[in-house]
Amino acid sequence: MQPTDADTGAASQRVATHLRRSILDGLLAPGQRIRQEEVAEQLGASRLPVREALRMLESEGLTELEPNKGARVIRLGARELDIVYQMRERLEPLALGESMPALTDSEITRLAEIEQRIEASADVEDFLRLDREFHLLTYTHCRTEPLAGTVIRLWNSTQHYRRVFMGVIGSAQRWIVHAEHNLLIDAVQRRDAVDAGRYLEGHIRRTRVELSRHPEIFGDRG
Amino acid sequence: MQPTDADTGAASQRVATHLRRSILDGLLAPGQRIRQEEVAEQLGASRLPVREALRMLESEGLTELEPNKGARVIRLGARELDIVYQMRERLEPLALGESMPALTDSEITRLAEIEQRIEASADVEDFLRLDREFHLLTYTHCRTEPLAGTVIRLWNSTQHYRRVFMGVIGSAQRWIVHAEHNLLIDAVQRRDAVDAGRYLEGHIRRTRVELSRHPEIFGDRG
DNA sequence: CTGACATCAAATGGATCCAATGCTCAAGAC
DNA sequence: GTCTTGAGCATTGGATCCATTTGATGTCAG
Repeated sequence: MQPTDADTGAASQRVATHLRRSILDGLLAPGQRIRQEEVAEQLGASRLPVREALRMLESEGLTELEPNKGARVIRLGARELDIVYQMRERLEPLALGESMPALTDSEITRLAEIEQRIEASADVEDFLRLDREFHLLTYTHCRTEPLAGTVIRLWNSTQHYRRVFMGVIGSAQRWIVHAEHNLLIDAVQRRDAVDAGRYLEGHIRRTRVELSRHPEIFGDRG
Repeated sequence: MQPTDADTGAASQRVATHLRRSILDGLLAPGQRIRQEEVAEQLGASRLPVREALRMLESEGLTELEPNKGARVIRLGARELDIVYQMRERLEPLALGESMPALTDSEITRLAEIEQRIEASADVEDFLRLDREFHLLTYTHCRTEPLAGTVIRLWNSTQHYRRVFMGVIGSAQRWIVHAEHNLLIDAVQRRDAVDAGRYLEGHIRRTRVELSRHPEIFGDRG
């Protein structure tokens, strides 16, 4: 129909893409209700593809649906956020180990490029986008869907809290992230899965501990 | 409408429940196509709730949907199955640690009862049902959805391969499972999270290694 | 006899209309 | 004055009908 942004041409895909962007970009806050009719009208589609899109996003860890009560943007409590990070500590080294042997030299070069850009920018949105790109690139060749899909879900559901967190701490201890990233890149270059996994786990764990020191990122409800 | 088996009364829930049972009970083989119209007619519903149900089951790791190509029962390759078990090794001790402090004495008693029944039966279907009940009971009080949901997904997507595997090995080394379960129960009774986690991880890991020795469980396609 | 293209059937995706459920607000009783 | 109850409305869930896409079969050319 509108070949303006042809995902697959499917309406439900278009709607899903739009909502996904809106949530990840922070335009929709956690817990915010998503009315089917509203979205449908806004995107010039029927309510049906919106319903399907909301289910897709639920699979991706971006929304939560309650029967007869509608959809909301995923919202995590402090305990849940902590657990999600513990899950990441245990799963992402596994994903990295799966992906690393297949990483090409050009991909590793790109990894270093992304890190350069992370260090060059002080903007929160830049950091969020580039940091996500950085880590997901290292998992690119992890082709086992259950693992890759779970990692994506964990990133998706915590995106908002990373944004708030980065805004809170500012660029104070940003150098730690850079150091961790560079150590990770080095280990990847050396194809040392053990080292890389350890740095990655430490990177996630340190972030988790920092997060736990900032309960204010949950706004009103702890 | 039909209050015969009122899940929530919602048609999509009814369809989802039916398909879930069919898949977990092994009536539908992995990779088998699920035609919307067929299921709709069979359950006396429209195709729409079937579509929604298929999406729900996708969230639960039971089906896979490809746009314009329909739905299939989830199918894992040998590599994927191995990875799923590695994920379980890392996540289930975490879930157990979350749940264990809240486990009541009566629940632990029930745990021992289930193990008794596992040891008393030689039937594969009994084992599958009871073993699932056993482990999921230990995770009952893990209320953080991302973790609990992921664990369920991992169990769901591997159910079929556990069935085939149990059929293949027979009751030869069944005593190992019993020993592991009893050690786990003991650790839980002592509220020793470290011990319990270690036994659990070992239990899953040993199963994974055994599985890797039986590539024939994948039937035609490795 | 083989391969490629066209046509047709079947299954999925989408839109509109209708039903049922949940929420809100106001009115009445204790 | 506050709690409860009922009616009205907003929103989600479901059914039927139509469009689009895919896969297969058959035919024609080489």
